[in-house]
Amino acid sequence: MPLKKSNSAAKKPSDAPAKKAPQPITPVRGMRDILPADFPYWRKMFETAQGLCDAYGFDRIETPVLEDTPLFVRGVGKQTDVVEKEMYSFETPGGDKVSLRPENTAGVCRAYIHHGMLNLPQPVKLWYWGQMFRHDRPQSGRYRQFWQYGCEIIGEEDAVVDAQLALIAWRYLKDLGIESTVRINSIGTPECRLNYRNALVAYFRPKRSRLSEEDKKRLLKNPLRLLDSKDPVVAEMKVEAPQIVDWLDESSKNHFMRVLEYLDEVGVPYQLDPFLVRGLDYYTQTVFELYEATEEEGSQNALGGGGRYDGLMELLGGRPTPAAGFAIGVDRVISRLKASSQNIEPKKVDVFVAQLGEGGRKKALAIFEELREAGMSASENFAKNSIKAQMDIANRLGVKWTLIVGQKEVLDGTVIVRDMDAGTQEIVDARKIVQVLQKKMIQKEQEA
RNA sequence: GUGGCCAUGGUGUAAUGGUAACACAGAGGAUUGUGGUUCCUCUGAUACGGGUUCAAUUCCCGUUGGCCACCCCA
Repeated sequence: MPLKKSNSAAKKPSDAPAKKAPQPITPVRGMRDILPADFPYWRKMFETAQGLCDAYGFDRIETPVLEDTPLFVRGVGKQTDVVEKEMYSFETPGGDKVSLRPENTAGVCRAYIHHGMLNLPQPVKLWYWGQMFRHDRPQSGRYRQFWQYGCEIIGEEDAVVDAQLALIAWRYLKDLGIESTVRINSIGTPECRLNYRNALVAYFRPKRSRLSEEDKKRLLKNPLRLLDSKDPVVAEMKVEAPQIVDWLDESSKNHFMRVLEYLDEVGVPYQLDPFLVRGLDYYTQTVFELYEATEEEGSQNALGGGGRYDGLMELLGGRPTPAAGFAIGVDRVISRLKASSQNIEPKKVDVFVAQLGEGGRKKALAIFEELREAGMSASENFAKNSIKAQMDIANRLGVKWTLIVGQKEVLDGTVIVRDMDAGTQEIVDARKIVQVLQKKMIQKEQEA
């Protein structure tokens, strides 16, 4: 709060030395406040996630925001952009190297190993909701602190799990009113990928003179990423480029086919994307991303993504355990929700308790408690003295009834109940106020 | 990390090399017990630092932050 300068003096002391205002503190880059006006959206997002996860049999897990840096270096991959240049890493005063989590899958797997969840009936189905941190340049739909909702199924290798996860992610968006398409691909086993990588390099190398500097670097470091390039030259080359599907071994191919069959069965719209490769190293076999269905080609903002990560547990020092999962970008979905025409209204309160005079204030305080205990939510502004100001607030809140308790009512043991729409009011026995209001609410509901 | 655009009360806008304006929001009020209209009063701003100048909110540089795109991802 800024310091208020004193208003007591009517005349301004013009000779007072002009004080320099201290530099205002701004949020750290890429961080933002989530304000009350946004919370109806957040609430809906969370409650929908919770309902869905309950229905599909997932249990909630929450892992620390801060983890040992090697967890991500080993899990997500040393040479990924996320780890290489986007992590908030630092050394604690105690000398530990830690990082703010850039994603949650590695943390969940760490917890699975640490708590011996392999002793539980498999698969273990977990869901999470929390902040992630990436030191990326902020942009539309991108923050350095952002929220992800995600589900993981650990300890099952069957393709049905992959399909079900894509289904849940798609279902989630649908329940929120967003039609989406699943872009899906398979990157097979690490061996398939290595072979494919070689084939890709062999294909692009003769053409490398036509590539941009950026893409030349990719060819050397991470050839699969070339497929993401938006350079029209590359787009043209891509048409003839080898596709990973052709390099999958029999069992990977079979796995992928089954995933697609299951998706067909439940009617999830998907699009095969032979060039979809995801930026986190732990993925194997199925990978997918979700995009709004209306979005044109080339849209960068995936609303969510996921896939299978059969090798991750082992990388983190656990027993080899197949697993798959997805994450939804909560901030992005909310921004789509806001951009769409659907309005999510904040929950409204039906009753305002207005008071007048010290006696009225005390009684109003008591009545408010009575309403609350009866499970009715009410608003008030007990600190205000003028009834006019309180009516004004009641009006703006859009309440249906205002209770008025003044000196006279205290003496009579009554309360005025004012119907704000009709502008009528009646005097009610203060002891029956809860019943009267409940009755009125039922009436109002039946009318509507 | 790279590039483009930008920065005026809480919000949205205006203006000017020489006193920063308006609307909304906020506080108070219009014969001290009643809202949605009206009217009055008040609060409150040139992001920060430096430079040019008699004079900078205005021009220049830097910092910080924002928006957008690239990279990458959710």
